[in-house]
Amino acid sequence: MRVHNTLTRKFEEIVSRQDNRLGMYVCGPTVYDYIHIGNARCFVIFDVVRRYLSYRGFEVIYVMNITDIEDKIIQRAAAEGEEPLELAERYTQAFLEDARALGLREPTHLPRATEHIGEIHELIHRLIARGYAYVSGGDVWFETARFAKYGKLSGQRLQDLVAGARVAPHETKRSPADFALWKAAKPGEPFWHSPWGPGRPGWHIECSAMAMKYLGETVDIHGGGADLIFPHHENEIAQSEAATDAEFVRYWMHNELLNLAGDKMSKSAGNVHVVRELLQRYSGEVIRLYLLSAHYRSPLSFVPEQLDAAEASLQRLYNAAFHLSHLWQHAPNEGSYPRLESIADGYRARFTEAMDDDFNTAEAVGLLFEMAREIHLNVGADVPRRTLEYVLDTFLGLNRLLGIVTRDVGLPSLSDEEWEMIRRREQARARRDWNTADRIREELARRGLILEDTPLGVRWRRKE
RNA sequence: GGCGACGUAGCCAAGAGGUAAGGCAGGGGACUGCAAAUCCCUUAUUCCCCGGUUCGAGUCCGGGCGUCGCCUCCA
Repeated sequence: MRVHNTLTRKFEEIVSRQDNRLGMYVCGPTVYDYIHIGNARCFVIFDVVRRYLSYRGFEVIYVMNITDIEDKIIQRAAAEGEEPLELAERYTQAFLEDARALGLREPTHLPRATEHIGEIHELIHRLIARGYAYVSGGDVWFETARFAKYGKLSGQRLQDLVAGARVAPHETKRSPADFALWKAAKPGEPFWHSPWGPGRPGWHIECSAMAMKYLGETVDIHGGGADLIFPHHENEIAQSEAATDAEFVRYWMHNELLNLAGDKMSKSAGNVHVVRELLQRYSGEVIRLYLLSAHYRSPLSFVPEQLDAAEASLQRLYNAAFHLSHLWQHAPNEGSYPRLESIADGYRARFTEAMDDDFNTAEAVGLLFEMAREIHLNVGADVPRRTLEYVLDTFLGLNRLLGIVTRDVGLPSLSDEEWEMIRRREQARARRDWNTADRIREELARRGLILEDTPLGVRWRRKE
């Protein structure tokens, strides 16, 4: 398996350091608002990375942090007249709900910044002791000039940064490029006691502290949105490596951003594409399929109508699974069709090849559609059960690596009334009373039950 | 000014030296009592433009044009 490493800007083979284990850390949400579709892109992508690595035999320890103390939270809380930590808790819960609806598998650890103040203090201590950080007023700053490799991830040079003068100067900083490890609390702000006075952690330090707590000094894979490369990830490297001398991250993965086409995203205008709202209209699987139909390192322009396209195409995948599942009920018990099984094997091999190549979900998705076509084309009523199961298991297995087609694909159960209506329609059809038959079909359709007449008899599915 | 990404059919999007995947939408047909589902055909002589390298270039190189991200705690 090869992956594009932002650090080296090259493709590299993923190898575990020991026992097939991989430690993976992804920057989670800052919980000051509901997550939007762009956030979801990152989370869905790394959820798939994690699933796929497991499928390929790695034992993945997956850590995602929740930033529950941060300037934006404080600002937002002030604006809403709410306690910052309460607001953070509220949006943390909302995030967890959205995550479930999106089918994100739970991380191995989901640490919150506010629960790791002790680890953060310890890390800051070490940085001060080693001469990489200085106390100034109630603030503690990381001295970027002391870390020779500063800029290795983003390609930014310290001189350019300072010369560019877009970094905020601060009265207690030695250099504008220095960044906060610990920020003194202003009146009314939430704070924790510390040796340097009451305050709160800087934004970057929590990730270093928590990543190292759960994954050790070296993290195998660290992911996040491309917008975090600088300064966030650059600073994580500086803090962590200055503290330990060990390589902090072996493979850096960054997803390109999702751009909102047309109107600019503006929270005050209320036209942000919040996942929570999209979920009212589309299932989590639809959103996943949409997000995964582009490669993670390509920018993606969000066109809301594309979710309709994704919904229609997801239905195609389900229909292929329904087809197999329906045939199974009428299929011969004996025998097997090796040729069909090897077609399924072929798709698994090609799917794996695509995913092995830097997680090319776009190509993988394309293969699922091709496989669906072949299923309809080649799998008929004569195919024995064993083969049907093999093909269905393969097809569903691949889909589920992407977290789609996870719902039951058997015939949905029916109410007594629905049974009765279908029975009456069959009788009507038997006597060629098409008017009655069509009327019943339309009535059931209105209730969301779609009838389909096949050579093997009627089958039904529920419309979403 | 510095770092970086992208520009492929009406829309979305793979492909990265060997002759344009896939999905949606549109058109035509097959199957069906009619549908639905499904299948087949059809929609890019061509991949933003101009040069160059090559037997051969969306694919490599150079130069434009355009869009976007980061460089002020946004995934």
